[in-house]
Amino acid sequence: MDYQFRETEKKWQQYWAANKTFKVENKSDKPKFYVLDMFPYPSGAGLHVGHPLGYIASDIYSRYKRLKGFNVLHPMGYDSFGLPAEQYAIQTGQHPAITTETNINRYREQLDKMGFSFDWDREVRTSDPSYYKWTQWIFLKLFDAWYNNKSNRAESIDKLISEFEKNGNNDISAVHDEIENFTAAQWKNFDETEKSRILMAYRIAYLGEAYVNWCPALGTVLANDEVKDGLSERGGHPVERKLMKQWSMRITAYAERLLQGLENIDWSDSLKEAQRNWIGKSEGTTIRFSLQNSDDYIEVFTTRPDTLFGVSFVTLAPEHELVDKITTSSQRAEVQDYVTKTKNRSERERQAEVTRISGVFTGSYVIHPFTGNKIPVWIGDYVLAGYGTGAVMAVPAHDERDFRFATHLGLDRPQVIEPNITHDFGKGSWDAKEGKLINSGFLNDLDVKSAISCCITEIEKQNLGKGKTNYRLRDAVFGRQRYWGEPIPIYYKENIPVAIPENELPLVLPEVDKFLPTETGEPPLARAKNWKYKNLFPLETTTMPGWAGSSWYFLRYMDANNNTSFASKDALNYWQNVDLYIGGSEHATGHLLYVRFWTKALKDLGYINIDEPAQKLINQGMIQGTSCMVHREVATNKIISVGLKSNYNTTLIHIDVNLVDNTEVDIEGLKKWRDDFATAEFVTENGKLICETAVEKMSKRWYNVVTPDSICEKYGADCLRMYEMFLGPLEQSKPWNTNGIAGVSNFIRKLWKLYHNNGKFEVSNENRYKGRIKNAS
RNA sequence: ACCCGGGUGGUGGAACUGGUAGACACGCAGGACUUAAAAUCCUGUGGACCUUAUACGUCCGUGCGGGUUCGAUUCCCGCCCCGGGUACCA
Repeated sequence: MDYQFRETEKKWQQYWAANKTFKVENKSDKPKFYVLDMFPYPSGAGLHVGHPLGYIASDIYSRYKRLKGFNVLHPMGYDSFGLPAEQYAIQTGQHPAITTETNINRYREQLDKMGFSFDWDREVRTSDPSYYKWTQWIFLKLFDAWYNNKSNRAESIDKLISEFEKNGNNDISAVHDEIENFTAAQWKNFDETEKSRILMAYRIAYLGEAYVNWCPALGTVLANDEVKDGLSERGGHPVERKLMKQWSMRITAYAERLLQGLENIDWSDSLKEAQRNWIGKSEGTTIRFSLQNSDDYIEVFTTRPDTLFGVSFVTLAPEHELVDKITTSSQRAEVQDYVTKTKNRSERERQAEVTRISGVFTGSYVIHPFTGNKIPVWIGDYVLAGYGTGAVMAVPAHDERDFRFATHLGLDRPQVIEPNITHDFGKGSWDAKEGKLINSGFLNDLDVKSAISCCITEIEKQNLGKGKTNYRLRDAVFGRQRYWGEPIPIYYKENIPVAIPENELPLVLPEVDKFLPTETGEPPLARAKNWKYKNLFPLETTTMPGWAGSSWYFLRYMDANNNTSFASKDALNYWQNVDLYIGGSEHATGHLLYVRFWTKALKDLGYINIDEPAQKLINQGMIQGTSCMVHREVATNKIISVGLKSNYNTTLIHIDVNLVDNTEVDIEGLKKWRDDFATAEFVTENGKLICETAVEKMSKRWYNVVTPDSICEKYGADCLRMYEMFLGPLEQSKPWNTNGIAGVSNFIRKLWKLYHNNGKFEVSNENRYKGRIKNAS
C-alpha cells in the first residue's frame, strides 16, 4: 500500500482548523517570535506556484520556532484595495467589493490546501472599514503632525501653533515647504485661510502641489507606465505634465533617519543599497545665477561647485516656472513648441532616451557670479522638474549629460580640471573627482576636494547660495484619482481642508453609479450622492494609494480585532516588531520605505516604541514560468515536432504548459484545447510531438501558469512544499519546471514506507540490518 | 538610460577567503528482482578525442572578449543576454 496523501492531509488540515491549533495569544511565558509574509493582492487570476514560495519558507520557519518553544505570531491577510479590481469594475460594472470578496475566497481555498499554519483569527483586509478606519486614523495623526528639526522627530501640530502664537516662525527649524517669515503678532492677525495655508506647509500629511501625468480625455492621472510618447497607452489620448493639488506625505523629513536606520537591520546588502540609492543623499550647494536685465535669478543645486568656472550654459526643465517669464519674443514660438512637446513626455522616457537629445535656447542670459560673463539659458528635457531646483548649471567638460547636450547643440565646453592622466576632451567629459583646477580664478591649482569646500565657503560668504544636503527622495504623493481605495478623511470648509473628528471614523467608501471620473474630470467619489460632511461641506474626493494599508498592517495583526485602538499597548509591547519578514524584492523601494517611514512617524508620536518594522528581511526570488511552444508551418496548419523543424519554415505558437509532459505534447489534449489545433495536421517523430520551451514570466498570456491546486491535487501539499524548497536557494529567481517533482514525490513515499508495514505504522528498536550486514553496529 | 539581482551538464543546483569544476538530487540509460508492471536495489551519466571495448591518457569546458596570477566559476577592465525597480501596478 502506498502513502495516501489526500486522506492524511485532509485529516490534519481539518483537525488544525477545528482545534485552532495555530491560534496564538498575546500573552505567554514563552519568548515571542513574529514571522510575517508580505500579504498578497487578491487578483482574479488566483495564486500560481510562484506566490507561495515565500509563504512555504516562512511557514516552515514558524513551525520550527514553535517546536523550539517560541510563541509564534504567523498571520495572513489581504492587501485588498487596488487598481485591477477597479479596472474590472469599469469594464463590467461589477462592484470591486464583490470581485475582491470572490478573489479572497479563492485565495483562501488555495492557501488552505497548502496546509499553512496561519492564525486565521487575525486575518486583515485593507478594504474592510474596520481596518481602514485605522488607516484613516493614522492619516489624521500625520495630518496633525510636523517635523521638528531641533528634536529630530515628528511632533503634534498643537505645539507648533502655540510656538507661532508666542514667537512666530523665526525660531522654528522644521522640514517644510517654502514659507515667508512672520511674527507672533502677524500670526494672530492671519485669517483662517492664511493660518491653514501656513500650517499646511509644515504638516507631515499635507495638501501640496505635485507634477502628474494628467490625461484630460480620460479625466484621470496616469502612471508613467501608462504614458507612451506623450499619449495615454489606453486610447492614445494626449497627456500633459500638470502641477496639481495632491495630498502628499512628507517622507523627505525622514530621509536621513531612513538612511541611518539601515545600519541596524538585518536586510540584504543589495536591498539596503537599493534604498540608499533611492534616498539618494548628495552633498553640495545651491548657487543663484542672476538674470541679465532682471531682478529674477535662477537657483541651481550642484554637487560639483568646484567646476563653477566651467559653466557654459544653464539648463531649465521645461516645466520650470521661469521658462515663460524669461523667454524672449524672438524665441517664444520655438520655446513654446518645444515645451509642449517635451514636458508631456513621461520622466521615464526623458531619462531613458539619452540618444534623443533636444533643447532650445530661451534668448535670455544669466550672469556668472564670479566671472561676470554672460551665460545663455537653455531648456532641456534631460533636466527633471522634481529633482533639486529643476535647473542645472551645465559643465560640459566635466559632466557626461551636459557634454552630450553641448556637443549636440554646438555649445562651448571649457575645461577647468586637468586630469592626472591623459584624457581626450573632444570625445567625452572628465567626470571623476580627481585632478587639479585650472582656468578657475581663485580655485586655480587646488585639487577637486579642496576646491569644492573652498568654493562653498566663498559662495556662502558672498551670499550667493548655501551648502546643502540634497536627497533624491521626493515627498510621496498620497492621493489617487480612483474609487477603490481608502477615502481621505478630510472635508472642505470654505476651501479650507479640515480633518474629520477621529471618533467619526471610518469615513466609509460611498456607492457610486459608475467607477469613472465625472464629466468635469473629478475623481469617481464626486459621483457619490451627497458626498458632504454633515450634508454641508464637500468631502475630499481622492482616495489613498495602494501603499497606505500596507504601511502599518504588521501592527494590526498584533491585535486584529481591537475596536478601540489600532492595537492595544499590551499587544504592541509584547510583539514589538517583525522578527522575520519574507517577500519579493519588487517592494524594495516602495512598500519597504513607506512602512519604515510610518513606523518611525508612529514612534515619534508615541503610539509604538519600535524604530524599524522588521529586524530581518529575506527577499524570496521570483519563480518564472516555463513556456511551451510548438512549431507551425507558415501559412498551413501543420504542427511540426522540434526535431523536424529544419525541413519547414515555421513560427512558434505558445501552448498550454499543462498539456506537456517534459517536452512531449499531449496531442489529443491539444486538439481539445483550441479549435485551430483540432483540425491541424501533426508531423511527429516516432509518434511523439516534441515542443520547445522558454523561460518567461508566469502569466496567462503565455499559457504557462501552473497553480498550486493542480500540484496539490496530483502530488499533495507536502510534495509541493518540499519541491519548492528543493528548487534552489530561496533568494534566487528560478523557472518552475514540474519535471523534477516526481523525485520529491518518490522521496515522500519512500520515507512513509520506511515507517509503515502494509499500511500500518511500525517502528521498533530492533536492528533492521541484524544478520544482513556483517559487523553492523 | 539609471539602480538592484542573475547567467555553471539534459534539469535544479554545489564549489566556504583564489587551490581537483559539476557535490547532492532530478532525469535518462543499462542491469537485478518480477509472468509482467509499479516499487525497490545496483551501475553509468559535462563534451570531444584515443581505444575492438575497458583501463590509462589527451584536449575543451562555468554568457562573450581581454587582463592579473604558479593557479580564476571566484579578483580587475570592457561587452552581451535575462529578471526586477525607476515614484498612480501591487
